[in-house]
Amino acid sequence: MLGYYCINCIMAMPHFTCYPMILSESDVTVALLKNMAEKVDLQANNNGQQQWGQQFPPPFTGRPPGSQHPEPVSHDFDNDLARQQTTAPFMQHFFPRIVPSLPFPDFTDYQRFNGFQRNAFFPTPFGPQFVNPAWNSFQISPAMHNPMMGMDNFNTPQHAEYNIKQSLDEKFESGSEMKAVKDEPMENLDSKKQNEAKTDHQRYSSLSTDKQFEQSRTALPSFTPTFYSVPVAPLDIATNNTFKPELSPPPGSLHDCQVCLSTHANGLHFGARTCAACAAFFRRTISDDKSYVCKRNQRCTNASRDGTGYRKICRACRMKRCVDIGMLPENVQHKRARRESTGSTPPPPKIGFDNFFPGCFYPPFQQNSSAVPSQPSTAESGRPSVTENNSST
DNA sequence: TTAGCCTTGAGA
DNA sequence: TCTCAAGGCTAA
Repeated sequence: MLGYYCINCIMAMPHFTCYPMILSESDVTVALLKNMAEKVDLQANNNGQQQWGQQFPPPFTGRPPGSQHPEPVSHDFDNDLARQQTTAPFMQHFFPRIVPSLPFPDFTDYQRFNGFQRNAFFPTPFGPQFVNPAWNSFQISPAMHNPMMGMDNFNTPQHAEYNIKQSLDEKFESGSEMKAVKDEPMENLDSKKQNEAKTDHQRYSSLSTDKQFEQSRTALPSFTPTFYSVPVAPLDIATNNTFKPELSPPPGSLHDCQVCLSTHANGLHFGARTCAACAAFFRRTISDDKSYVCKRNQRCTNASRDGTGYRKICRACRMKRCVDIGMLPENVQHKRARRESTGSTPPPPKIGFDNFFPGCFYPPFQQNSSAVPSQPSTAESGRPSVTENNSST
């Protein structure tokens, strides 16, 4: 099994996008990943042969040292630092779960070492979302990277062209990251452009499957890529926040809750525009002094990416997102007396955020002594001055 | 046990 | 009256 290595990328395993996945059972996949991780770990511990960087070993490419990748270098990644910075977390999304102690390398070095520029990971319409870290809007040609295309109509793309640049409205109102956007109709193009616009399937469907595969391997540079939208991980490297304001849904959209992105916000809650459910979640988390641990290393990116649950945000990341978008723990009030009671029970002290996540990804409160009432005044009024304390809203 | 919805209550 | 926060309730 491990004799299969992708000829187009570094994957030391067969996978959907570049090679047919021969065995698709999840345990087999896990075993492959573990095997790959062991090899990477082995090289990480072999300092004498570490060939680049101090942080990460050379990836296990499956090719002998010094061998050239069959594909020529065709893209200059060196001038696209910003793109690397915005996309590198994708790899962290995947790798830390395998080699948690190793940060992912600079992708330029990564590619330079390997001497190739092709994608490393691709998303598939049906598999794990492996993403090329170097491309914001990566390209994939099904015929190129999925030789199963054309076989028994398996994965034959009926949706030929995807438009990467979905607007936020489309993204958040479609509810699907893979929503297809039709390109200009073919009949509106001249013959040359028509040919260029042909999908891989249209070009090679008349060939035998072997020919298709061979063609797809040898004619890579001239392919018109098929675009898939990137499930962009909203992660800000500088702050390690998993939320970017520009990725929040526009106000008034159907899914403008800035936390879950899947529900209509019904107002400002604790300083941010959220739905009632997320507000209740935030309030319960603070008031009950709960803490959560993300099993994905705080890389849950979105609450409603797909229907598989893979990207469904966990409680830890949901809470982190609440804080990231500006929900204020200090706006969570003390527990009130139960409605049946007379209210004679004095309220417990207000819970501060430092008790919740001490020192974690949240700056110390800029408490305005004149705006934040002391506990006696809070107890007196039964409710602290939220509006004063939250002057930005 | 938790999430989400509903009701209640306080303040502007 | 409106907004927003807390508590109650209930289905999952």
